[in-house]
Amino acid sequence: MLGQEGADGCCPGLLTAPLAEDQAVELARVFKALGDPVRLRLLSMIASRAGGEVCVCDLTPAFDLSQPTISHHLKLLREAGLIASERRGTWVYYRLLPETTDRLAGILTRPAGQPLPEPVEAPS
Amino acid sequence: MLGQEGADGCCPGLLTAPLAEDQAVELARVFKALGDPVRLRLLSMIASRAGGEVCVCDLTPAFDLSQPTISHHLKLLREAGLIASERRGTWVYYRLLPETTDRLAGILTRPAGQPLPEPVEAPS
DNA sequence: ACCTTGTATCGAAATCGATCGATACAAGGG
DNA sequence: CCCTTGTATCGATCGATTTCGATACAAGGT
Repeated sequence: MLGQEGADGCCPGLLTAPLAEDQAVELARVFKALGDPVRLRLLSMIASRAGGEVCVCDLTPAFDLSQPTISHHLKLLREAGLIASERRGTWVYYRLLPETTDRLAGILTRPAGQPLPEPVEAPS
Repeated sequence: MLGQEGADGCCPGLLTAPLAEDQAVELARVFKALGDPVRLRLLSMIASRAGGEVCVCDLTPAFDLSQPTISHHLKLLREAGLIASERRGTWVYYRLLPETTDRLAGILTRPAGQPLPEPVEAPS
């Protein structure tokens, strides 16, 4: 799980405190999954679907890519915890895992009062 | 600029509507910049700094990487619109560009009432 | 002018990632 | 049972990314 936080409601960081290496590695995995246009489109197609689920058979023909390639991208999104899949009969359905996108949104949200920049003279 | 939106306040998408290819390419560039542990740590060190600015000379020694490598990562973050740099005398200072992280946070935030999943039988 | 220190750019080496065709696996229908 | 259709995995290829040492550029001090 993504960087777990205490009980104080919101966001351990990125914008508030230096990230520890382990947390950075973990977080980077998720962002990396979002760092590809095909996966972003897949995710948005899945997330915006009315019923909350999409059949792979509806996703594949929307791209100019081979079926194995789409399958591979879906796997990366799944491994990043962004989506989940379920097989029903012949077909496999994917759905959004909102906890993960929620968490990312929180991580990227800065706290209310950010102190204003006031230049320093000389460092170290 | 990241996917521009009308005047209705919030978030064209990712989670609400299928992303167009151009928007996806643009967005992916930013997420890709976040998809590396070193860059995430750099960004968090810059963003969480009290004065709003950090000297490169304070960032470099925090990593087990060569100075050119850190410089390269900073360049990628800058090209993604996440940070900006300014030279003052011998030193170069980096600061967060909050508009970009704000926008990402918005893009990852889903609208209040997400319709509940209701399974379908057979697709196409 | 020169030297020193901080930062960026330039190749080059090694690793990673996207993509494909071939193939395996899953499930339902004759 | 075999055949068909949907999906996943495998292995290979090729371009992108990370990293380095070497070097160039910037600015201040002597």
